[in-house]
Amino acid sequence: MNALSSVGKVILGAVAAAPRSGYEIKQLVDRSTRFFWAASYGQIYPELTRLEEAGLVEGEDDARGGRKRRVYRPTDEGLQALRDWVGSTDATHEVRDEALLKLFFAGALEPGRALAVVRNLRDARQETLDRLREVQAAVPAGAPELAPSLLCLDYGIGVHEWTVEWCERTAKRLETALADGKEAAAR
Amino acid sequence: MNALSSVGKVILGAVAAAPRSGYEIKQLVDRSTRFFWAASYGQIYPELTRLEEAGLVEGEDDARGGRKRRVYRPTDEGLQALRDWVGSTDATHEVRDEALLKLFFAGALEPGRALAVVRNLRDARQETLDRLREVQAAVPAGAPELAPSLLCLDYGIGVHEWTVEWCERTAKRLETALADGKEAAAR
DNA sequence: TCACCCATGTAAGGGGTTACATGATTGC
DNA sequence: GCAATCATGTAACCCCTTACATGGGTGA
Repeated sequence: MNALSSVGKVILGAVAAAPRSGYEIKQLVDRSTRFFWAASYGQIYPELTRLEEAGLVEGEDDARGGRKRRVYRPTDEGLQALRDWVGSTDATHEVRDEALLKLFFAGALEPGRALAVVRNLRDARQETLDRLREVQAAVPAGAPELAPSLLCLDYGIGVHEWTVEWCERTAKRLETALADGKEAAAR
Repeated sequence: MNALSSVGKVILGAVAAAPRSGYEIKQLVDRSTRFFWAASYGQIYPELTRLEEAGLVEGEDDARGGRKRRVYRPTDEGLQALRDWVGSTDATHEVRDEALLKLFFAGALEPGRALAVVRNLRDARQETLDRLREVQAAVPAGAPELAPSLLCLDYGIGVHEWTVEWCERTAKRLETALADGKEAAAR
């Protein structure tokens, strides 16, 4: 039994929630999971073929208004693989945050550099936060409050809010230190 | 002028702070930046060669107690490239968080699944938090409070604390809903 | 008619991890 | 003598993004 690939996980989860075409999986990813799990066409289409060969999903031609398309749904084996994966305790967590790396090395440069980096970070996270709030505003009123996908959104909004506030606190500390002539402290 | 590669950034930053060998750069990464910017030997050594060919760093043989090693320091051009990069406004931010992906799809499975995923997430983040606190405890007392690298540590600790608390709040909400027989709400 | 969206794919190339290979030195 | 650490590198392999290619449908 081969382990699910990175893309395989998001594909299986997506088609288990509802039968979907590759195109629709990509849309779901871009609207929802992209903030913590991205996927591109270059991964999705080949992986759908592999998953079908492995017997975890099955595709069906389902033209929509003359436009031909192929939707996939999980097999019983695929559903079991999905349950096994969700039930497993290990889960990767990788972050690549260039702004933090810049901040880390800002000490080797002039004072004041760190401040600019923190302000940039704030602006970037605020933009993402705005986009997440738009997603939240589009959630239908009747949706169950504790639906897991809404919990993910709640988490995303919360962590971005926290980050923006941290940037503002930190920027103020750096401003004060610079104004007090404690440039050395900000190196 | 070619843009710095992903590894190139952390290498230049590391050798600008102090002359270092590839081995020492890897140590720095593993102790400090790995939480937001990882790098492996398979990237570091080839990239050091490329950076030297590009004239951004220069290496010098510097055996340490009979053990031969080669330390690198930035050239003037390398320092300029580092400053340009730190001063640029764009910065990638990519996250791959498997626990969140599991949570996102937990709705398609039995109720109670989401709760287990949230508890796992809490435990994983708590472990990272513990490790970050160890790093913090090892910081010498006289270090300037606003040193940029310490700000990164402060950020890491804060964001992990926030996440652990979010998991605990969310787990409680899910527990209550399950106890009240509102299983449907937790799907 | 034209722009935009639906829909499926491939190719090239960069990014990154893991495992392997090698060998010297230090401390117990 | 042995284990751990210092030290440098390579090869295989997966992951992932970007760009390209193709073609049909829908609505203004």
